Amino acid sequence: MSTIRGARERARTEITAAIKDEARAQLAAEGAAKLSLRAVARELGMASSALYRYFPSRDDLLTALIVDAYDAVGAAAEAALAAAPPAADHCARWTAACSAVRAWALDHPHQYALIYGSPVPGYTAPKDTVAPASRVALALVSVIRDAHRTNGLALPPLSLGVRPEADRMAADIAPDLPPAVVTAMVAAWSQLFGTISFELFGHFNNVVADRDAFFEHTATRLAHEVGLRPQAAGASAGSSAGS
Amino acid sequence: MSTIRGARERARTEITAAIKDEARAQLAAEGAAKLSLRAVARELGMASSALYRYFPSRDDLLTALIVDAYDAVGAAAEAALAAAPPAADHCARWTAACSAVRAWALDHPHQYALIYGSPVPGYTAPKDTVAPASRVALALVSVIRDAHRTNGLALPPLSLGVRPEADRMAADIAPDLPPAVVTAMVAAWSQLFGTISFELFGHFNNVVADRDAFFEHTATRLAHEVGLRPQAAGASAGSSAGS
DNA sequence: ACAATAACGAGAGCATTGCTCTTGCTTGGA
DNA sequence: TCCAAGCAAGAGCAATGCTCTCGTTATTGT
Repeated sequence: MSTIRGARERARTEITAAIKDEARAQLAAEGAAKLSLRAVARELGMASSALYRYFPSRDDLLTALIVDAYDAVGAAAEAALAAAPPAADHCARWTAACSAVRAWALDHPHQYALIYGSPVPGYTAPKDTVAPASRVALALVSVIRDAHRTNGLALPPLSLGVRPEADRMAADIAPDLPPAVVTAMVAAWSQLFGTISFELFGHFNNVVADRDAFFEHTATRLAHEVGLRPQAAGASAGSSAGS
Repeated sequence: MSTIRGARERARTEITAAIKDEARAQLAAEGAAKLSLRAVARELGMASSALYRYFPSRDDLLTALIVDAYDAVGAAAEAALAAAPPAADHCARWTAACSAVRAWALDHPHQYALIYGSPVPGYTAPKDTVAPASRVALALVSVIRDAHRTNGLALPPLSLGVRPEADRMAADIAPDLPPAVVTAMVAAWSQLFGTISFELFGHFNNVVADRDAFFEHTATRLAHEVGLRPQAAGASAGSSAGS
C-alpha cells in the first residue's frame, strides 16, 4: 500500500528466494532426506535461527519447494502445448505434453521425487499445493477437450461397475466430456506418472534399455486409450513423429 | 548345516527378527523418515550401540526392510494366482494379481512407499533386492505366459520406433512371448504401480471417490492392453465379472 | 521529529539422531 | 581348562531441528 514498499519487504522476498534457491541446490545435490536447514543457513552466511523467520519449520520449506516443483512441471507441460497449436495433431500434442513432463522429471529428479514419490515429512498437503498440483492434469484435459471439440471422441462403453464413478468424475472434472473419456484420462494420467516414476526410481534398470523409444511408445498408447488417434492422413506422411 | 548350531546363532536370528519387527512397527507408525535406530533399541530394551552388531548402519536396516517388503508383495501376488488355477479365466487371474498387490499396498502403505516411492537414503539398491523385486513382475508374466500357451495372444504390430527395444526386451525377459506382448506387459506393469501409487500418495484425493471400482476397471483395461480378453462365453453370462 | 512497535539477526541451549570406540562379560570350541 | 570370538553397554562426537533470549534496525503512528 505504501509508496516504496520498504527496503525491508523487498529484502524479505529476496532472502526467501535465496533460501529456496539454496535449498533446491541441496535438494538436487543430496536429496530431500539430507536437506538441512543449518546447512542452508551456513551456505547463506546466516545463523540457523534466523532462517526460522522465513520458514517456521523444515517441513514448511519442503512444502514451498513442493509448490514450486508442481508449478515447474505444470509450466513445462503447458509450454509444450503452447508450442503446438490446438489445431495440430491432437495425438502428437498429447505425447508432446507427456514427453515434456518426462523431460522435466529427468532434469529435476529430486524435485520430481519430492512431489511424485513418497510423501516426505509428516506429509499434510496444504491447500496451497492443490492448485499447482493440478496443472499437468489440466493441461492433459485441455488436449482432450480440444480433440473432442474438433473430432469428437468415441470410446467403447464402460462396464457396469465403474459407470457411477465415471459419471461422478465427469461431472466433477469435465462435464463437457463423455464419462468414458474422463475415466480413461484419469487412468492415463496416473499411468503416465507410473512409467516416469519407474524409470526415475530405477525399476527399469536391467529391464528397459532404450527409455526414449519405450516412453514414446507408451505415451502414444496412452493417447489411444483416451481416444486420441493419430491424424494419419493430411500433409506429412512420416510414420513415426519423433527423431 | 551342523546339528544344533548353537544357542548363540539362534539368539542372533531371533534378535535380528525382533529388530526388524520393531523397525517395521515404527515404519508403519511414523514413516521411513522417522525411523530411528535409537528408538528401536530403546523399545527393545537394549543399548543403541548394540544394534550395530546386527545392522551396520541405518540404511542396512532399511535395506533389509525393503527386501522383506518386496518379498511380501511378491508373495501376495503369487498367492492370488495360486488361488486361481492356470486353467481359469486369464483375464480374471490378471486382475486378481493386480488387486492383491493393491490390497497389500493399502494394508502396508509405508512399506509400499519404501519400495515404490522415492528411493529413501543414499539409495543404492544392493544385489539382494533385485530378485525379490522381480517377484510381482514374474507373477504377471506367468499369467500372460499361461494365457499365451492356451489361447495365443495377438496384439497389433508395434510401430517402427520401439521394435528394436521390444525385441531386446522380449529376448531378455520372455523369449517365448511375442515382443509386442512383452512390451505391453512392461508398460502395464509400471502403469499398475502408477495407479496404486497415485491412490496411496494422495493424488486421487478429490479426483477419484470409488477407488475400488476405478481400480477394478483400470486393472481390466491393463489386461486388455497386454492382450488378455475376458472369457466371455462359457458358463456365466453376467456382463461384468466382479460384483 | 520522535517514540512505540514490530521485524530481524545472532548466539546459546536443549533434545535427539547416527555412528564410533573402549571396556568388560559370556559363550563356543580347543 | 583356557583362549578367542561374539556380544552388550556406556561414553562420546558431530550434526540436526527447534526454542528462547537479547540487542539492533526499520516501519509506523502521532
